[in-house]
Amino acid sequence: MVEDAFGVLAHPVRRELLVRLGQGEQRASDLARGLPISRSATSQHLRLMLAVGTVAERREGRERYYSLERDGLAEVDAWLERLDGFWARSLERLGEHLDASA
Amino acid sequence: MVEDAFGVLAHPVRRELLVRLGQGEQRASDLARGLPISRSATSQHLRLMLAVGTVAERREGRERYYSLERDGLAEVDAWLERLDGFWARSLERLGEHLDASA
DNA sequence: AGAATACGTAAGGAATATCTAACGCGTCAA
DNA sequence: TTGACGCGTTAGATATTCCTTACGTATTCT
Repeated sequence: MVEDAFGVLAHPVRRELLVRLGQGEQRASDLARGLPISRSATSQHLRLMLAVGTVAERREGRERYYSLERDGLAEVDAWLERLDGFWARSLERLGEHLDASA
Repeated sequence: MVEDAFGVLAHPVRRELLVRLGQGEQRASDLARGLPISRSATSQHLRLMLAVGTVAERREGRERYYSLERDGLAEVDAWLERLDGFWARSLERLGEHLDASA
């Protein structure tokens, strides 16, 4: 079971959905249009994304509007920054090493 | 088949491996130590990461040293930035809209 | 009311991913 | 050269993911 933001990003269709939502709120059926999978499959992806918290849902009559959930990818951002930090520090150590041997 | 950096990040063991490598080059067996899976499984993760390009390998005798591949996660960084851009722009439009209706 | 619309959900199957156990192959040390 | 070490690969089992088809449930529209 995909249970975090990393898992959400692992599927190309889900990334495409996020990109489309980056342009603003969209209806479920509009989101499904043009994708290489059925409307049902799209719905399942959206359900997953909702559970993980990368999108939000708003119901209006028989329609459902989806939008990006702010901070939905915070987990990913934070992780990448942490890795960058580690790496930057290791490059720094490398630099000191080179300086020392110069 | 996991074939891109997003897929690499989708597995907690692979993220752990990247974090450890953030502290510098490591031998295969050192990387495997402490993980909840066998050495064999770790080796398979490393092979995958090597194929995708998130880690690099250096052989020395019977040992293999792994390290982070610079730009290995560039694909992910770029994608996140693009999404941020879209989102920033949509917030901007929202701001204009609010201004207009004020 | 009856039909059409907008969606979600369930069931079932095919494709992937992931793990362990067993084995192979160099390399190093005695 | 014999054996231990470091590590990858294969085979095969199990788990997970992802998709489609069929169906259910509210809403609108006529």
